[in-house]
This record gives sequence, C-alpha cells and structure tokens, in this order.
Amino acid sequence: MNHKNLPAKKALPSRPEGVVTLEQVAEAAGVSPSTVSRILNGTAAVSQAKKDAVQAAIRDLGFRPNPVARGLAGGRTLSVGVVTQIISSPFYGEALLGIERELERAGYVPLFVSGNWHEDDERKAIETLLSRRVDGVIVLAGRLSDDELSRVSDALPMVVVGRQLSGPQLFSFSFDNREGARLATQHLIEQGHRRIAFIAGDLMHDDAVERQNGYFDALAAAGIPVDPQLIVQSDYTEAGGMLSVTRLLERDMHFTALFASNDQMAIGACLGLHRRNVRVPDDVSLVGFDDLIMARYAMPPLTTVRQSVYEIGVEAATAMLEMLRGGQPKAQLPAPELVVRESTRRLPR
Amino acid sequence: MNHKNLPAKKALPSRPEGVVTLEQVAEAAGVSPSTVSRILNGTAAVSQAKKDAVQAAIRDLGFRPNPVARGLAGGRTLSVGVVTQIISSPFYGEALLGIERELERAGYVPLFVSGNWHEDDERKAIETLLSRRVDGVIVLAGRLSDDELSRVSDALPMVVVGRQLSGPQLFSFSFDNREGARLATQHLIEQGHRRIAFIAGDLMHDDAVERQNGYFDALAAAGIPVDPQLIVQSDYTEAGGMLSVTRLLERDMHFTALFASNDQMAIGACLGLHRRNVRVPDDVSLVGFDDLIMARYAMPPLTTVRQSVYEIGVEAATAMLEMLRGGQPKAQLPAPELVVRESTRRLPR
DNA sequence: TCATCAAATGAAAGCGCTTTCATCGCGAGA
DNA sequence: TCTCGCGATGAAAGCGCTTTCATTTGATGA
Repeated sequence: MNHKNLPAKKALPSRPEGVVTLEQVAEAAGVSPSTVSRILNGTAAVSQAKKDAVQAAIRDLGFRPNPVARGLAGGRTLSVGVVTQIISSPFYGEALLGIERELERAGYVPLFVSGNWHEDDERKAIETLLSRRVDGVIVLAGRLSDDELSRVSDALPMVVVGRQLSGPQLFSFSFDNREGARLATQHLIEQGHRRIAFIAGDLMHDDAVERQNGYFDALAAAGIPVDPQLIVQSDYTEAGGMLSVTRLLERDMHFTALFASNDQMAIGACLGLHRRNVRVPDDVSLVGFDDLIMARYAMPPLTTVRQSVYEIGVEAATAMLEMLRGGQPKAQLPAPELVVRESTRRLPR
Repeated sequence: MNHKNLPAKKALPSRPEGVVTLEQVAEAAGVSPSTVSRILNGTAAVSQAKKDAVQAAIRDLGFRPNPVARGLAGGRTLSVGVVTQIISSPFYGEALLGIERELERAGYVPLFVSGNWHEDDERKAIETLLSRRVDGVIVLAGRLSDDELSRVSDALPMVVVGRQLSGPQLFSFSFDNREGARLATQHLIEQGHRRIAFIAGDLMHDDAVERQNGYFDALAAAGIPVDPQLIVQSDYTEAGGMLSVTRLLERDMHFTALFASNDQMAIGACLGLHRRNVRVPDDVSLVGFDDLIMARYAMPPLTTVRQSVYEIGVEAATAMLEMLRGGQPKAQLPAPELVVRESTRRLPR
C-alpha cells in the first residue's frame, strides 16, 4: 500500500502491531468492552468472576490502556502540567524531581514547560498545557497575575507554589520564606555582625519580597536600622550575585556580613568577593538560602536556610493528586531551618 | 459567564465549553471537516479560496487543534519522550533545556522521564513513553543494552546521545569525550605534572570509558606509565568525588594533580581535598569535565573541558525533528575545548 | 406467585481528528 | 463530441477508550 507520490518515509501505524487493545481483552475474557473499562476504572460494580477473567486476560495479553484514547474519550489524560521558570536551574530541578516521583506513583506523567522568567512565555506555556488537555496544572511561582491564574483555575485544578491564593479548584502553599530569612539574618546578628548587606531577588516575586521582609524583621528585632545602601536587588542567578557584590563594593559601604537571598547568588557573591580579595568568612560572613546541593559543596561550605525543594515538589504533586481525586488538599511543609556551615563566623571584636 | 448554581465541584467536561473544534471551523468556513484537516496538515491540495476561508475561520474562532484527538486519529502526538537519568542534575538540566527549546519551535512537547541510574527504571520509563504514544524517543546515555535500544527503535524513531549505534530509525552521536579527556590530561602534563590521579565515572557508560581512554592516551603520549593506584572509580556525583579523594588519600599515593571526569565530582573532590588540608591548586591541580555553570563559580574556578550540554540537547532535538520529518539527521557538535581557570597551576620544581 | 427494583452487563454513541474511498467537475486527447 | 484522467472535495469509517442507556437477571416483599 504505497502511494507513489508520498515521500520515501512510511507513516508509522498508529498502533504498532503487537499492541493489545481493550477490545481484544474483552474478547479474550468473554465480556464486553464496557465491562473491561469498568473494571479498569472501578466505575461500577462487576461480578468477581468476570473481574478475575478480565484481570487474567489483561495479564496474559500484556494489555496497557492507551492514555491517548483515554484522554479523548474520558477527558482525562493522566498528565499534569508543570510551569517552571527554567527547567535547567538547580532549584527547579529538585522540585521537578519531587513532582515527577510523586506523580508517577499515581500513574500520572508531568509535562514540564518553561516560562523563561517571561510573562508572555509563561502565558504561552499554560496555553500549551491547556491545549494538551492536562488534567491539572502546577505553577511554581511565576509572574502571571493572581487574577490570571485564578481564571485558569476555573477550567482546571491548579496548585500554585509560593503564593497565597485560593479558589474552588485552586490550592496554594508557600514555604515560610520570611521566617527563613529572619533566621539567617538573626544568625549573623548573633555572631556579632551589625553591618549586614542583603542581596534581594526579583521583587516581582512574593518569595523574594518575603525574604527581604525576614531580613528587615531580624534587623528590627535587634534594633539595627535598615541601611538601603546595603541592599541590592538581583535575579537569583550566580552571575547576578557576583554583579551585586561589585555594586555593593563600589558603593564603598563597609559590611562584615552578606545575606544573599538564594544559594546561587551567594555562590556568585562568593566568587565576586574572592576577586576583590575579600575572604569568606574571614572578612565577610556569607549566608545563602535554599540549601541546594551546591551549598554543601561550595568553598567554603555555605551556611544557608534549608528548605527542601524536593519536598516542596512532592507536596505540590500530592496536593494536585488529591484535588484530582476530588478531595481537599493540604500541604505540610517543614519549617525553615538554619544550616550553619563554614561561610560564617563570629565577628572578632 | 458565571454559573451560580453549579455544585462546588463538577466533573470537568472533556471539552471545556468555549473550546472550538475542527468541525465548527468547517461549518463556519462552509467546507467539510476533511478539508479543514487537509489544510491544517498540508496533506492534499486545496483551492486557495477555501484555504483562505478556513484560515479566516480558524483565526476568528481561535481554533487550536486538540493534540489528543490528533494523537488518536493520526497516530502522532507531537510529543517526544526524553529519557534521562535524573532530571534534577545540573548536567541533564541543561540538556533538557536545549531539547525543550528546540522542540518547541516545531510545536513538539518533550516528555521527560527519569531512569534513576537504574536499568529497570529506564526500561519502565521507555514503556511509559511508548504507551503515551510519543512520536519519538531521545535517550541520553542510559544503561539499556544497545540491543534493547535497537529493538525499541524498530517501533519509533530514536536518537541516542553518547553511543555509537545506528539503524533505519536510529540515530546517535557523541561528544568527543576521549579527545576532551586527553586535552585535560595533557594540560596537566604540560604544567609539569607526572603523578596525575584520575576519578573515573561509572564504566558501564561509554562516555566514562572514553574519558578514561583519553586520560590513558595523554599519559601514553607523554611516556608516563599508568598507575592503577592513582585511579578510582566513582559515580559522577559530588558525594562520589569527595569519597574518591578519601580513597585516593588513604592509599597514600602521592599525586600532584587530579583529573575528575566530570565537574560534579571535581567539586566534590575539591571539598574532600580541603577537608584534608590539601590546597587547590597549590598542592594539587584539579581539572573537571563538562564546564557546567558550577565550574565557573567554583572556588577556585575550575579548569575543565567545555562541552556545551545545552548544545547537545539542541542537536539531539534537531536530529529527532529531522527524523520525524523523514529526513536524514546529522549532528555537528563543537570540538572539545579546554577552559583553563584557576584550579590548575604549573608544578614548581 | 407476581410485580418491583437493584445489580450486572452489553450495545452503541460519541470524544475530535485523520484518512481512505467515492464522487464530481472539467480540461485534454481522440 | 465523447471518454479518460486528474485535481478538489465531501462522506464516512475509524483510532481505543468511556459513558450513557437499555436490557437482562435475580432477589425481594406482598
């Protein structure tokens, strides 16, 4: 059956031979397709005898339901969309791993799309997911307005990490960024530091704002006035952290400690300091945030705030599965915890 | 358009209202669904007049074809499966980003699944992809036997990165790991080092073997005998690198340089050395491999072999798209290149 | 013993799209 | 002028599954 005017490539058969269909199972088990479907989905009572027969047939034939057909017929694709900023970042990577592992246990598959820190891309990403008919969407932070996200959740169950939102099909939870940042800053204060510089993240994002607030909280509690000259805003990347140090140093402001609001910026800052012959922790104590793997292997190993990003991924997936099941999700995130390593030290007097 | 009396949670309609179908487009344009489909896919000649009418209707109605239905009917899902070891690794992360970006340009979506460095998981991952009816599979290294991969490629176009395989629907390409490793080792030799330790990766994988071969090549070229006591095998992780250093040091073998066959192990090794009060590069010169972002921000910044992992991802995706298009893929990877930073120095005599 | 009803089951109608297959014109060659 | 052949088009049959809807079958109570 070759069409002479088709290019040399033959179309793949939609169902590669050897793949078993539900209908074949039904026939083998001597029941109707409907019954097989019911057993598969547990959507109705079926006599034990048929149940056994069908199970046996499924096993014998090695039947695996076709998710595509299921998606078309049932409106469920057993897939959930995940919107990240960049899939390659060590931070998101861990979260995605958690999501993937958890979803897999329930037979769901994640569809990862990157927003590239760009509102339009993010919107397009969600569009893609919708058109792919995912059963739900998990959004990791992101730039879209709360309103816009709410609107999407009219059509789909949705879990948003890192914001406070709610709605009938919308669940969100956040790590306690503020407390974490407070802890980090407090630690520096306890080590005798008073002039503590701060590298903020992109204040478009809630979590960045919260981390900054935590920094303010700790200063306030210790009666240390905020000095805007000690604060610089950046973008959560290593390069940004490095640049921030330069800017800080150029201001000619004296500081003995530096709190970078994520590990990647802290690492970048560390290199920046090194370039200027400022030693960590001898000249400047440095604290990060997130406790990524890289923090443990940084030189010197980085004092940071532990938030299990992997865990966050797992929680997000769990919540999504619960919503999909029609239940009421809840998330229990571990409290922030300071991990003291070797990038900070007591200020000698 | 608010339904005040909807129950709190109603099952999602398989086609959320407001979503336009091809049939509606056909009606609006006054043609048959077949014609619309033909225009969409360019599978047959259609008069310009109808073409215009349909295009207009598509635009007006905001029609977006449903990939699920397409998948069922046409056997194409516009998705390609990607098998990695762990999605969270900084190495794979970059590759995935490249793949994602490139596929997106062609309207394809990647489905990432992790093999967890485990043959069974990897097999299951591929199974999942097959059952999801992806149009093709990209395998990044992996543990499955060549044979097994070949067999999968009977059913699907396949791109394998990091092996030498071929077949009618199978394309593979590799970075020149051997040359890269040779370059790295040669650099150390040129700096006057003779006792060069080596941390190998898991020799189950071709690329790890090739890197080891490159190490041998350079030694041989310089007439330096291989000392098995200077070689330790590990697993490409930071923790593994750190452990390797311990093992090396316990052997009480003297060495002035260390070549870790990937950056992550190099970083781990660096910390391990630091713990034993061995300074890099003063006491030991250290070279990594891959040039991940982390290498640039390591302390000291790591001399390493540049291979653009992102680029590899792009190439893999490009090759896949080409196969999907029925063409003959080819991959042009940049040659390995040594990036000298600050973790190596000339051996003082 | 007979009507009643719930449980179990099958038939059949889609889901939204692709792809034969058949039809319809229409210009070209006889 | 008539037939042949081809390009353009629509009708209709799936793709593999889910889900009404209707039917059958026992069991139950009067």
